[in-house]
Amino acid sequence: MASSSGSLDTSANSYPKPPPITPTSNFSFSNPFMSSTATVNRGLSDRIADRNGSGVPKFKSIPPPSLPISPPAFSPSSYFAIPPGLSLAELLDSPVLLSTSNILPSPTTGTFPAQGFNWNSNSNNHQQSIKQEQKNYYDFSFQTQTRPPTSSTTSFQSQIPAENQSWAFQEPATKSEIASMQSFSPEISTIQSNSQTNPGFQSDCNQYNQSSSVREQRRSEDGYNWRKYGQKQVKGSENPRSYYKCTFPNCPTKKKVERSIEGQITEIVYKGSHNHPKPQSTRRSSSSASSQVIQHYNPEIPDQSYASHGSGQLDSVATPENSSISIGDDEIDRSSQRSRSGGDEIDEDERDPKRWKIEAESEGISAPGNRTVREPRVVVQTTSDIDILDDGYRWRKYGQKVVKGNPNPRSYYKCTFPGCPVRKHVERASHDLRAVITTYEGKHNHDVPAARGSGGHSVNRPLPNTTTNNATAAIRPSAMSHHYSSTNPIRNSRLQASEGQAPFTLEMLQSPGSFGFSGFVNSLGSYMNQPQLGDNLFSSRTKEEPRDDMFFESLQY
DNA sequence: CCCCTTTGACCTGGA
DNA sequence: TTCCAGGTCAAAGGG
Repeated sequence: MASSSGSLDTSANSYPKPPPITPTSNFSFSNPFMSSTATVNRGLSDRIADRNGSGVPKFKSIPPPSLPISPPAFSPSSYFAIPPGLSLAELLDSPVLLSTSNILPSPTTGTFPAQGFNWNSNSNNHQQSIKQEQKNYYDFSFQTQTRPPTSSTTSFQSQIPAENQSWAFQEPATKSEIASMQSFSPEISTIQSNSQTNPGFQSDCNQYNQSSSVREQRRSEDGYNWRKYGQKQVKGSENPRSYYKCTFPNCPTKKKVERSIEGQITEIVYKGSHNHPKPQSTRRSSSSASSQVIQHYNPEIPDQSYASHGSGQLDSVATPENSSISIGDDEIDRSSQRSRSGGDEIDEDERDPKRWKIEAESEGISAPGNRTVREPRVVVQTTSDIDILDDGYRWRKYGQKVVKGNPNPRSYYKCTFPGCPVRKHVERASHDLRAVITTYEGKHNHDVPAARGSGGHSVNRPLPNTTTNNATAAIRPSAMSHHYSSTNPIRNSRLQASEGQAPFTLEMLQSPGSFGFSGFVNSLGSYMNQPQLGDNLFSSRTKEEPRDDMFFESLQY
């Protein structure tokens, strides 16, 4: 840890290991992101508030690429809140992440659906891939719902992070299914790592069995094995950033994970693509760090940057094809960070990790989509405005806009719960469509709504809390950082609690700059690129806690 | 004994 | 050219 930031005194100890899931925390589990845990320390929230300066939530505060997970890229709250029924898949599907129309590769894995996805493929292909992926997601999601969480932690199961669920989903009999699921994963994977707590999920999936339990443990939610090679306090962020390398021989993939003091993953950024299939252990290990549910999305990087979001739970299989490519985790991180830092557009810029982005580009990592597919696609939104997004909360879309620096539209959502001030916006990274940046603002002042139809899977959802960390969310791959901005300090505490659960933020997208944010956003449906409205418009409002409706109107939505 | 995490120092690159 | 921040290395320690 660089002493530099010394701010986190405790950081090292605390965050590295996700807090064990405690029964009490179930809730929290469910909402990895923020919610639950009461135990959470308020400190974060306060800190966050401090950062933000006054605690004013800023959507962008966390640059997506933020993934911002930092506080979570996804709003912790939302993710945590994920209703039991929601699966990661759903999350992914969530308007934010996936619009029905658009399927993006999972941010984390960057992989597309089962069929090998050729990142390089042209846009058309890309779209197809996306579609497939979407299917996968759907399937995935469905499964999740139907299947009971297998996680070892029975008590938690319901709450089990999406990842777990995801995994559970993966149980699908056919490999193809699995693959598809995995493909998702990058993001998910990241997420999973967080949620990893459940060992059991992957068991079926292993292509490569790593016999040693040890290794399994190493496995992160994304299903890959990672070795931590560094940790550092990043300027402007309270959250320490951990650096991981894929342990597979010669695999260049790296990821950066930011965790809140509490241990929640706020942002995950992937860099590079795996040049090997995802090892599948019999069980998913909870990896060391992540055991919790967090799910941020991180998009990783350039390539992939995805930010995982909350529950993601899908792992991706990382086949090379799918493999996650990594995505620009950095972005995610950055995004998150950025988001934290600040705000608005800046976040985006900030997030991008300089290097990662650069590297990614230079490396030519094929980000799924990212570079190749840059043009924002118009997506016909099929989903209803009010829908349960990944996080399990219900959201009403109240606006959409194209923000500076990213051709992809950013959808704006507001929690439909009466009196709940939480808002979030989702967008795909410009560079990497796979990466989605989700920024949460405010904490949920209510529990996660019962899942629709689902039986109860609880996906890991970020806690609904309000905390918003703008930053994090990123999981931006570039993650995606989520940006959470929370307005309520008090609630923030929850976020913290769910360390394990990192919020997934869709933010995956991380660096705004580098990756585009937009990604999943498209899915939402918005989908039409609207002419950019003044950026200012948005930002200013966010800072002020804009009135959604008004904002929305202004957007011409 | 092995593996992983921690952590301070060093390196790299952008401003 | 210098400063600063991020990223990486690698020794030390723990499980």
